[in-house]
Amino acid sequence: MDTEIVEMLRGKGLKVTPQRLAVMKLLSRGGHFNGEQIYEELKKNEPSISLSTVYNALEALENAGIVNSFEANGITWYEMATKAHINVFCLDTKEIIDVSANLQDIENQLMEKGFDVKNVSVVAYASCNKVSNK
Amino acid sequence: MDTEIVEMLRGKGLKVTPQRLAVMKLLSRGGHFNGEQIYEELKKNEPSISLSTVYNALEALENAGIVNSFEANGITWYEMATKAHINVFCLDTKEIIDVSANLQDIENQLMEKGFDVKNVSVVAYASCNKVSNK
DNA sequence: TTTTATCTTAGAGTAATTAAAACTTATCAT
DNA sequence: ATGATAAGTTTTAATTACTCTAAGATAAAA
Repeated sequence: MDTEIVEMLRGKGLKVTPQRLAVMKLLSRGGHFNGEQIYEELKKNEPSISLSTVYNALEALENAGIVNSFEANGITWYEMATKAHINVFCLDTKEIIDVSANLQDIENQLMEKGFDVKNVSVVAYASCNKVSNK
Repeated sequence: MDTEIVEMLRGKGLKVTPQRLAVMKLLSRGGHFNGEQIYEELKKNEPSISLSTVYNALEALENAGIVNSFEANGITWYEMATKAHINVFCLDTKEIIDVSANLQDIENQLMEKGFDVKNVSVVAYASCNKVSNK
């Protein structure tokens, strides 16, 4: 239901717009999307949406702590802000795979050093070894 | 002395060019540089160098495992490939600060899952709390 | 010292993102 | 419900950070 998302946005003091709802619904499906992918996907239902709006919405959602972003392969990727994990960029398939890991020590170490940590991004570049590379 | 660098490049099967030497000497000073910064710095001594050459040299050096790169704040940063560490992007000063940390578990976990890991990038976005933000 | 594969250069080209300006809308207080 | 207003959206243009190409130059092997 949309109600949850609506309340989530309201709770963070964000205006609830159809565009933001659509971004949230897409990201809620799970996985990783870049700006262009989100734009292309949302255009299917709402052809008038613009790429700027997508980026604006993502920025607002990220600032509110609902969405998380990281950079890999020269692109910014967005995902729902859930539990911290490793994002593995597969050099064979160019897919991003979530790998769970305990990253709490990292954040703790930084806090101990006096940093006020907003986001920790762990990106690994690797071959998944499941593809035949001739 | 340049001899060390020359031998390092030769050992990796790379041609030794004045441009690559210059990139290596700059990165050897320590710290993090982006393509434009390296270009601007090298131009001081060799005005004919081009930005493409900088990126080409960095790519060759990275492929050889001599140089490491990571992305932060929409920019690719280059550093000498030394011990794995956390790169903290300070949201106040926009500087990148190295923070040592044990990242071996991360790489091990990925290896156990069958990944052939080429590079692990840990980037934290944080305030250093040493700057007065009015 | 000639050969040749590789590198460098200059400049054009591209992809991803950001900015500006004008218009539209979600929310709140009537 | 209504109207004000702050915030969000759209379109278009601009910017940033690379990336590519083609032609000339050069490091290193023979």
